[in-house]
Amino acid sequence: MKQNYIYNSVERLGDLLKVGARQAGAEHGLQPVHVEVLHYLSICNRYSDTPMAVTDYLGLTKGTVSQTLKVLEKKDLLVKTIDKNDKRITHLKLSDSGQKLVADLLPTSLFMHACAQLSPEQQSDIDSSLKLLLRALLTANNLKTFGVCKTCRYNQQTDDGNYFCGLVKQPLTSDDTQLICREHEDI
Amino acid sequence: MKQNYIYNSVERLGDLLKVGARQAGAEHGLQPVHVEVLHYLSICNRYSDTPMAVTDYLGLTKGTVSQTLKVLEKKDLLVKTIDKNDKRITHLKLSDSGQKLVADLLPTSLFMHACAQLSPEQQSDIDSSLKLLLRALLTANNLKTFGVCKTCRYNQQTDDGNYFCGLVKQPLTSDDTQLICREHEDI
DNA sequence: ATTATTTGTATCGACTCGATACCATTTAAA
DNA sequence: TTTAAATGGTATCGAGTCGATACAAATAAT
Repeated sequence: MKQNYIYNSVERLGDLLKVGARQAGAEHGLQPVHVEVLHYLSICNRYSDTPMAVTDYLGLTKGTVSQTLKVLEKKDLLVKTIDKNDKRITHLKLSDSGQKLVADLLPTSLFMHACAQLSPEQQSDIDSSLKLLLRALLTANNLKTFGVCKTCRYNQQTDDGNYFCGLVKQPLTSDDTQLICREHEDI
Repeated sequence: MKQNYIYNSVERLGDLLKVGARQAGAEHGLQPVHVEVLHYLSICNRYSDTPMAVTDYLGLTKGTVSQTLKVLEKKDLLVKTIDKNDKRITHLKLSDSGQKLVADLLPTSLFMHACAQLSPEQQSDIDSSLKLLLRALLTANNLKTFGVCKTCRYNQQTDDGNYFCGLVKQPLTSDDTQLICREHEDI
């Protein structure tokens, strides 16, 4: 019956994080989901900054996400540009104010207060436990993993130490490989 | 910078749990928050089954919660009764169909699939990590803990092995002490 | 007795969200 | 090469969340 305890804890943690996101976004007229979209765009790579990727990440419908993005665009927090090769695709880049806002708001102070109470060892344990659960949840339900290149089966390292993605057939910088990707697949 | 990783994981876990709750509730016309309210009412004690307690638990406003409860009442999933001693207070009891629904829906299948992949030891580790983080989040921000009697400073055990709450001055059964309470305070 | 606090509801406007329909572009098939 | 299917995205509608404000009723404090 450990499942029930785990479920309860995750549910409650999610609520509390949402409370923090609500507080953080409130003074800028942002809903929790707005904060989360901005957050996602700040940690995803250039192949994953599209409305469909956001849709997959949040587990909502594309229509819903489209509306949310319209709000963020109107607030000048992100800029839309059309892909050069595929004109159906829109890229979403955080504007300067959008980037500043994310850096300002996240992680929320409510959450940082909590971490301040935890030792580095405790944080490490929590981190790995969360990742373990998350991975189980994703693989068991065939959901996209949204991991970083380092843990992706498409990631290759060239002779001179640079990175290369075998899926999009493009070289990647070290910074690139720290970002999450919608095409990510576990090794 | 472990905080960022932890934040990301919790955020994502929260999203996925919500996806599960959305799927589970959809066929009954329920929003994720509906599912969560029903869940709460299925695990709280008789001093904590009020709109204000739900409000504190979810971190929303009482007006919002009032509307949500109205929907659940209209669907005959819960029954409202007025407290005998304090006529301002409403008690929310799950109806038979409400109880059956919670038992049916939770934990969501999306979540159960994940747990099926984890060993008992892994589940134990995850459980304690989650509780550790949750406790830090609650105490660091002076939020209500909503724990069970066993971990409450008001809980007393009488000579004959029965339980007694020092706050409400009432005897409790063993079953009672397994439920969460809005007046709970860590020892 | 009077005031303040607590519990809950009602109403408003902004927004989320899913469902459906629709358009433009790209890709696959014939 | 023409046609059909799939993909990415937007527009619109209705139900519902959500916070803010205002309000009523019961209780507690003074």
